[in-house]
Amino acid sequence: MSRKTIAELLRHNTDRLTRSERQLSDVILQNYPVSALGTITALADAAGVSTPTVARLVQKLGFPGFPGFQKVLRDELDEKISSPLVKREKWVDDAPDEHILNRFTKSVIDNISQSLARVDPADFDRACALLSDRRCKVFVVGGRITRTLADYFFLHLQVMRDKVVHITSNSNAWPHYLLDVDAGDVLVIFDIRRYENSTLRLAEMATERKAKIILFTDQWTSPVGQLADIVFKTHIVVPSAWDSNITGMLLAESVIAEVQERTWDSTRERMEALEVMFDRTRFFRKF
Amino acid sequence: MSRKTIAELLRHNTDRLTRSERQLSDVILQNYPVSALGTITALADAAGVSTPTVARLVQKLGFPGFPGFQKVLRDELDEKISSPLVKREKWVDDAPDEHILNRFTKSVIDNISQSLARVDPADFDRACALLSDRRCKVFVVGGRITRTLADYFFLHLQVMRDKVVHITSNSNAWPHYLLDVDAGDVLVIFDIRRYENSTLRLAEMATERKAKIILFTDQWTSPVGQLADIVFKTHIVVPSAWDSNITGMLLAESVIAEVQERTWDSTRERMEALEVMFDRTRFFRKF
DNA sequence: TGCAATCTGGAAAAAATTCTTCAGAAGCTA
DNA sequence: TAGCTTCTGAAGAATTTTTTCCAGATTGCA
Repeated sequence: MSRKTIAELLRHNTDRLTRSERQLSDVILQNYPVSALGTITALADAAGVSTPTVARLVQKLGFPGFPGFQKVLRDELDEKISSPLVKREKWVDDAPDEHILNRFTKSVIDNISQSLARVDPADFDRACALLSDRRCKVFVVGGRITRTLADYFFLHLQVMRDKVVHITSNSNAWPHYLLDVDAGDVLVIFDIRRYENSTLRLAEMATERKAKIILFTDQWTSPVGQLADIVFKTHIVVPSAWDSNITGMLLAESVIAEVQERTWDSTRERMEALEVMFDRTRFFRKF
Repeated sequence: MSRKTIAELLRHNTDRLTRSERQLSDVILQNYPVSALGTITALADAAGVSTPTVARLVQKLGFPGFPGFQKVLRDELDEKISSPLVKREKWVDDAPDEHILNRFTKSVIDNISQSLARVDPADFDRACALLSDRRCKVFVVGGRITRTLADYFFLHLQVMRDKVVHITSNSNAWPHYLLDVDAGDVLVIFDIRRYENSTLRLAEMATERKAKIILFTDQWTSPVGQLADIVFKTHIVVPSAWDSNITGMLLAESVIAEVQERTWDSTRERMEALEVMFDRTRFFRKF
């Protein structure tokens, strides 16, 4: 039955409509569908007709009432407005829907889409600007699991600029690193639940030394969030006993891409120098 | 005054919101703005909160009431979709399409979609079965960058089972690890371009010792692929000078989830024991 | 552990929206 | 122009939605 949009429905039934109904229909189509999403009164006024006219038109189109009509309109809008990629049901074709690969990927895409909706582009740009500023030092640190993300982030940043330090996981050694933290330096922290006490202490001490903190955390926000200048919150829930770090990695990679963009001149030089050294050590295969 | 969109308003005031208000805010942002265009009751239900909570949030944001809030939302929508309905490919609403976050995310989703389409579920299941078999030892190894993925994979696998070894990056030490490799053991290799010579050597020697190899590589396939029993190929191209490891991580996390499923009884015991130990050391915050 | 402050949702009151009725207006035909 | 049919909107009834109030639950702190 009604695979038709309401706009189509209106256009196809023009001849069945009375004069004032047509007038109304025109107004609806004019800036479709927003004008029909308010109250029936507002729509009637906008079209210069009475509310019963609106009610009658809606019934003529086959809807039980104005609210029902609006519901369909909203669903239509939802369909149109959301990215088709997210709506995709199956990822691995040969496997059933319930296969872990499909279920897992679905949650991950969901996490990505939810997390990205909550990133403030201004924050993102600010973070990238901080990390591109070669006058300040950058320290990177993670927790028990997130240290791998910190490591990943560090490895890339290290290619792009100098004065990058990866604070290794052994928290006994942290005070030594802190000695080098000056005002204006940047501390990048990855802290996803279970939040670690030592990470919080480190953040506190860094704050006292007037360092800026960029935090990658989960949607429930690590206590470090209180101290951080920029906070990226990611959704991490997947069908597993563990949390997913994929969205965190996505944000980290995006930051890396943008920092690279901003510092391209010097980054290119450094990458070329690196290539030469790799060539000499025959570390990689020529492929 | 309010030149800000409601989405921005919600994001910027996250810290001023209570738990259930935040939950509500998430739902609104999730498929913004459609979910908030219905009745206050429908929105409250969708978010799993009460209608007073919705009313309070709306007031907190500075609107006189829910209808007023919706009016602004509709105006915003109107602004955005003037005349020909534009398709939203945007992830971060307030940023232009060309913002790196949107471009990057688009490629990543693309990579995921392409890679997953090429995964054979049978291979996946076979890999998980191998890793769940507690009779054989598991060795995990990565390259210069992919060592972080290897580390991530190892950290999780280590919780689930014994006899898991992370072969650290220093390839001088690899022969020592190889001594322990017996026939039927499993070697998990992460090798993404630039493929490393030493990794290939390691794979060769492991093959000679009749170990099985599970390889995570990119779409162009590491030379290790020749020797591997199971190969996962991932797409890795993003708008950046570097490759993306996100799809690799997605596959790794999926494997972890499935292995956990298969070994749940023993995994649970190990996790509980781990909890007790963490409690004793007060490593984590009680939250 | 107990106290104070804050948060939350049920329920009812208040406000609004939607729907129905019906009388009058408009159009059409002979 | 008369008579018929169809259309339209004012007004009020019915319903739904929004808001307010309050008591219990939760949280944070000393």
